[in-house]
Amino acid sequence: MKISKKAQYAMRAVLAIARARRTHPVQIGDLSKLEQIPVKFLEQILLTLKNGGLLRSKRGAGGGYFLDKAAGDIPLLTILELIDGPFEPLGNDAHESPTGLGQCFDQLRELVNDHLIKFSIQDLIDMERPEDILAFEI
Amino acid sequence: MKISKKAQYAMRAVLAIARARRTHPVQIGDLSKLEQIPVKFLEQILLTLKNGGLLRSKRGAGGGYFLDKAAGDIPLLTILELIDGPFEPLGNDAHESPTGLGQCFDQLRELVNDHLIKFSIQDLIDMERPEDILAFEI
DNA sequence: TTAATTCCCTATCGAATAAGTATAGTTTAA
DNA sequence: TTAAACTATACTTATTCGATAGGGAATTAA
Repeated sequence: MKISKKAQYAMRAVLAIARARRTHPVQIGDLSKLEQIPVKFLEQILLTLKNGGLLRSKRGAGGGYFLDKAAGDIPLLTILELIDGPFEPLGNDAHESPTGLGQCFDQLRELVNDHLIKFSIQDLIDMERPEDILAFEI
Repeated sequence: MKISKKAQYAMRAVLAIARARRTHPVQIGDLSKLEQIPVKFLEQILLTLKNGGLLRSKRGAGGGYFLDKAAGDIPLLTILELIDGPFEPLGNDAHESPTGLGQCFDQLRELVNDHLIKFSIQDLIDMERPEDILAFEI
């Protein structure tokens, strides 16, 4: 059981955009090179995040993507749910059945969601050590 | 992100075997009907659980499967790991990198494993209400 | 006003994985 | 010695994942 590559790309992309200075939008091409994500794949991802209300974009020369809200107001959970959908361990099957398994996995779902909502993009950036990060030079 | 059908079948199968009286082994055919699991698929699952040390079997007429240890000594986690492998949210990629994401998902992994190791098969059975369960009539 | 740049959107494809079937055994009890 | 039951592995099919393709629309700069 793992998180899709697409969602991992999405998290890394939002982190990179958040790290960039807010003065210039970040372009897909640059982001693709920086984070080693196939450019057309990244387009889909950013589009989804944009339509989900996390990012905004500017078209034409000098355009790009930037955050639509403060990095502190974007929990990891939001990104994951936009890309991969909600975390449903038993896949909506065992929801009406109040069996032991159902209860156990309901608790698990809460646990996981609580954890992932606690970490905002800003939190993750604050945890980074400068020497581990390849930042933009704009 | 969800648990495979195979693993869900496995958990239900072990629960059903644990519920059955210990005097008779439970046969694949009966289990298949009771839990609505394709019989040949169930065979694979039970075999894996057996080779993993959770079940034992008796061949020939009147044979079947039974637990190899007390239901209280079988955590859910063991079943899940035997069938689906370990829970690795970032899939072994981000393990050496001490980035924010890595830390966050390391914590998540611990959280999930801790939760799933707390629930034994016996615990789940104790949580069941008798009227929700289709038990064996052997 | 035209050309270049950049995002927008949907369709499609190939590979991997998941789910389920098939077939040919071996062991055991009656 | 026959039928019941598990053992083992190979195979097939369906779905999902990861990625690519290609044309369109908006914006800026020349």
